[in-house]
Amino acid sequence: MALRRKSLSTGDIARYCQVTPATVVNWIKADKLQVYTTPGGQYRMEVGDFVGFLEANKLPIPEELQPSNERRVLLIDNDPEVLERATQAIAEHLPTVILEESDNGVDGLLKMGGLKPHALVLDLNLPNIDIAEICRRLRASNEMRNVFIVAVGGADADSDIVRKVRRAGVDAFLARPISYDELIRTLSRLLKLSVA
Amino acid sequence: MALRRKSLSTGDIARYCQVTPATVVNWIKADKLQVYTTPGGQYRMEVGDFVGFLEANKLPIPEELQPSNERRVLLIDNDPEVLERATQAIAEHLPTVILEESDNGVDGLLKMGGLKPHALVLDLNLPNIDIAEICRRLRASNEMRNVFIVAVGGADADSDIVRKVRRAGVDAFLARPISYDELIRTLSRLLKLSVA
DNA sequence: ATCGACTAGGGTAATTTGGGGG
DNA sequence: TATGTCCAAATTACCCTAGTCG
Repeated sequence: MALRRKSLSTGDIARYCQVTPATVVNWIKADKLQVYTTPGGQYRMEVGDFVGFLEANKLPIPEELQPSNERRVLLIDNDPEVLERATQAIAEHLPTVILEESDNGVDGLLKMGGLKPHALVLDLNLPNIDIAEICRRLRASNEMRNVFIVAVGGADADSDIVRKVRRAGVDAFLARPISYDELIRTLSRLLKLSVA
Repeated sequence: MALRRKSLSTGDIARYCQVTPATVVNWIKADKLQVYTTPGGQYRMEVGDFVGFLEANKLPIPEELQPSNERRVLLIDNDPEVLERATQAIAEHLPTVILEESDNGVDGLLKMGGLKPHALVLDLNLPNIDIAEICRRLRASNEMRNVFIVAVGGADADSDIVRKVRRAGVDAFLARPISYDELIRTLSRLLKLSVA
């Protein structure tokens, strides 16, 4: 998955630049790279500074560091196994996606406000919260109305909740048990990303 | 934020520095971090000391630890008149406050994630949402746990909802009908602002 | 000869994992 | 009960120096 972390080690930089870590250290000592050091003496560099360095030296910028290519996805599901397996599948097949996850509705909405995701994968069986209400409010919100909503669950396609969220304008449904292949295909289609 | 929180645990420091808690403990044992110990054996560090440490080591200082006079407040209430009058009162008496408002829970949580307010004024009678659940989740969230919560409503001080949110750690209660003077006094006290 | 990048090693830092007590 | 913290041991990643190559 693309950068959870906001700072890079020499090893990270070396991989991006396709040189050895020792070479990166040489650049640092030659003052070509501006880094800071941890209390333990390890070099760290902010992603933004690194991108600036790449631009200044006209080096190619890796795809996952280009903010324009970034796709943010929020995953809200009650089941920790679903979160784990979906995270793994996305990291493997959609490496440029920045993923956040949440196991409940309240925290999910909080994260949503901060992340402003391009796509939302939403468990229809979340307790203590009105899913259809969430979908309606999202579609009514100026900032969030364009988010792609993928609804998960709804064993019965004719159930009340499925009818309600369908009316609210959900973009895709996934049946349980989840096919992670199908999740990947759905996200790549909605986000216009190619599958790795 | 650093308004309410005056001391940091190893986990907090680890998050700020983007390392694991165990690494922070190593720094402490190597005398690179000056902390004190609670009677229960937990490490604690004052925010000010931590910022000093970051500066001394030329480490990047997280946004939310930068001293600032800015105060952000989110107002969630069902009643448009309450929103309007509270907005007016705050604009008049607490002019430095950045205010956002919402008339429902879902949208309020979305705004909350984006605004990351210092204080939240929350209607206890919001429909379609579990207020006590919100309070609990906020207190359980790393990013939001320090927000001041002012609960509005709860005509009956012994009602179920009031007991629940009190247990979740609400900072103040306001009775209905709202006294806007009292709202201003409460906010100015919590946010350490003087009333204009 | 100089410079920039790689290799190899020894020592250190950071992460991971699992267990225990508040 | 659930969460966050502390500790210890094992693993991985990193820094440094010295030496090699082109």
